[in-house]
Amino acid sequence: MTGLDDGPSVKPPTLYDVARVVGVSHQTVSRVVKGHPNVRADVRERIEAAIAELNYKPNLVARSLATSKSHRIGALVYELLASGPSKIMEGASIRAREAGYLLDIVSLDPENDGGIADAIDLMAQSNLAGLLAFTPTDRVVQALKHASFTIPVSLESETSTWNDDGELKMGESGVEMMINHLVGLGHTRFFHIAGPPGWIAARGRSNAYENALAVHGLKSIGMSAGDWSAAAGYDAAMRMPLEAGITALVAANDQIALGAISALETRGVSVPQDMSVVGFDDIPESQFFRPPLTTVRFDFADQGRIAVDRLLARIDGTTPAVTTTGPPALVVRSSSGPAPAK
Amino acid sequence: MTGLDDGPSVKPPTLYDVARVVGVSHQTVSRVVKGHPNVRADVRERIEAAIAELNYKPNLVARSLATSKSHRIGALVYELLASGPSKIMEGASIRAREAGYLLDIVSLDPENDGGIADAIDLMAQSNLAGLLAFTPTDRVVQALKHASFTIPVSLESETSTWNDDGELKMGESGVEMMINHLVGLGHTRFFHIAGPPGWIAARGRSNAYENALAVHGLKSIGMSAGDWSAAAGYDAAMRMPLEAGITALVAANDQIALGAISALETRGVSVPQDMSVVGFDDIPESQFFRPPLTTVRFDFADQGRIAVDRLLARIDGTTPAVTTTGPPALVVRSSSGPAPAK
DNA sequence: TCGAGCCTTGTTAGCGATAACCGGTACGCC
DNA sequence: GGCGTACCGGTTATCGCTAACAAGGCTCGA
Repeated sequence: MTGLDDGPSVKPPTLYDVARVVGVSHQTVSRVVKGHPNVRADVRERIEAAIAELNYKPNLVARSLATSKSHRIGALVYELLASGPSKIMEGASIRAREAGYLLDIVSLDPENDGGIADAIDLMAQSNLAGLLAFTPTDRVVQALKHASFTIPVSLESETSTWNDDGELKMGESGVEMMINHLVGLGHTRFFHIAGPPGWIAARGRSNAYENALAVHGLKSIGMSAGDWSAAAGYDAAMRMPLEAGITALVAANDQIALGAISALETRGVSVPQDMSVVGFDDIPESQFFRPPLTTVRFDFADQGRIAVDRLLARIDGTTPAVTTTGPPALVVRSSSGPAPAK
Repeated sequence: MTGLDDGPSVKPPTLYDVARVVGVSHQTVSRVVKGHPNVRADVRERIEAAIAELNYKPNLVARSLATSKSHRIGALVYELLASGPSKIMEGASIRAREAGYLLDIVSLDPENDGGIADAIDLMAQSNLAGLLAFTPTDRVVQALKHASFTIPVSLESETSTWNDDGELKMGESGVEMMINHLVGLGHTRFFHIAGPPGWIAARGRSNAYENALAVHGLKSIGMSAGDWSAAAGYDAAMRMPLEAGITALVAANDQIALGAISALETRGVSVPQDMSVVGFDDIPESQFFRPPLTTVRFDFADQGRIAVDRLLARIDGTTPAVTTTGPPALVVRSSSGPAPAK
């Protein structure tokens, strides 16, 4: 299983060990560790030397018990893979660590509903500093509501952040950009393949889609929903009514778009000549699809970072440094083109 | 940021609270909680009633301090996204939770080398029960070697598991299946686009590739390496010498294959007529590539689960229940075909 | 009937840190 | 020279739980 030796099992040094070596009380050592000002310089130096010498590291568990605070943030994750951007987790994890926190991730088992409550219980017992729920679905939100929590909880959606003040959701502006792009190409008949209805992010995108169309005085020809997968996109595009004269297909993410393009090919519809197909997220593969996919790029890693920042700020009762990510960017590739002449 | 109320901040009940209510000592309550046999039935019942009544949950931090054990497993993750199967994490996380453990994930920042050591330090301070390193690279292995650890460490590679006894690596047998498939189609001139050389999994696949060819008395025409991305695959395929008469392109994963197909298209090479292109992993999108990709499927979720099982077994000093995942499966789609006539 | 031995339960002492309190020392000031 | 006030650093209690030991009550066999 591993080629690494575990080495001899020596107990790591404690505050008391350091204190004994230096000849001071453990409390003084604690002060040095915590950076408390009122310690004479020479004492501090001797203690610091001893700490380095012994390679002393504070035991976070003990600290946590004493302070009733912890250095961990729970991250509830639901079918992370299916929704694409695990980049968001990466960003969150890195930022958390920079702040001295560890991210406890708990993947919810899609097949096991009871698991949600169990997972939340488990987290509750570890007095976490806070809880982050990524890619929330209604079920997760429900479960969280029923849990008796005394810690800050932060819901972060894949493409939008819930603000206390209901600030513009990032996902929405991305959808608008996309619709504007397509309308600019002369498209008027749109179809939408949505993400799972239970997902807040999916509903956000669907609503934004309809709103953006309405701005141009247009109405969606139709809409269908599946999960976030290419397979779902394929199925939806196979069942899509071709006779309706649809010229623009807006998929809720890039995977769905990929599946849809594949389905259209088998149905003899060529992209983008007969129909434009667009996605969202700009996963790294989209550029190499055939045809390369027009999509909207979001800075997911940054979102993860910010989510952590905000939570940390709530924990400390301060205000976060930066609270919005960069704007989404429309990435035009060749899966979208002018609307075909009637 | 959230619509959830944090609620009034009441301190959760402790062992002593339960004991006081029932009129027994805290130790007796502890026995009941731990399922210790020697407690009179009626006392046990009264305590259980009180526990339910007060909604008592043991404080895992305190337990951890008292026992110097924890219910957490650290998971070191390096550029998870880039290597594809985050499914492996999902499996691991779920299995861990089933066993009452939480997975602490620590994403290593690719841009920040020092981060590795920091991350390991942080984990060491939390007396974790064990450490899992997924998708290990040489740098991670190095860092782990230098760290003074007293806990079980388990290295798990993306497609192969390191066994103490050097058992057959799963990734290798998958590569063999693929080469056999291609040789069966009449291919004799192979090119390989490998993953990053620093990745153990990448080297494993490359070596397996050469070995499998050798079995048939064949030799690779050439090999190039990038990262795991479609972009790397594109670049490599653009630089690949077409005059060498290559008919089969073996990419280290599906993303690389996707990029390679795209590059071949721009170079006027059609897949699979002029050249067969294959990948590994069978990511959900591969089926919808154009052409659909021939690849090898691994059960990643299962690998994650098993990784946790093995680690848990080491922690307890027992032997794990199941130690091997199901065999990889060759998935033949239309990106591979008969070798073109000379 | 009595002691050996097992149950059952309580007592005490940590785990490794933090925090509140408190007694010295040194310094400045009148 | 005496006293107030910083500063410094030690003592002690505590976080919630577990483990080791102790002690009383019970059963049982001789």
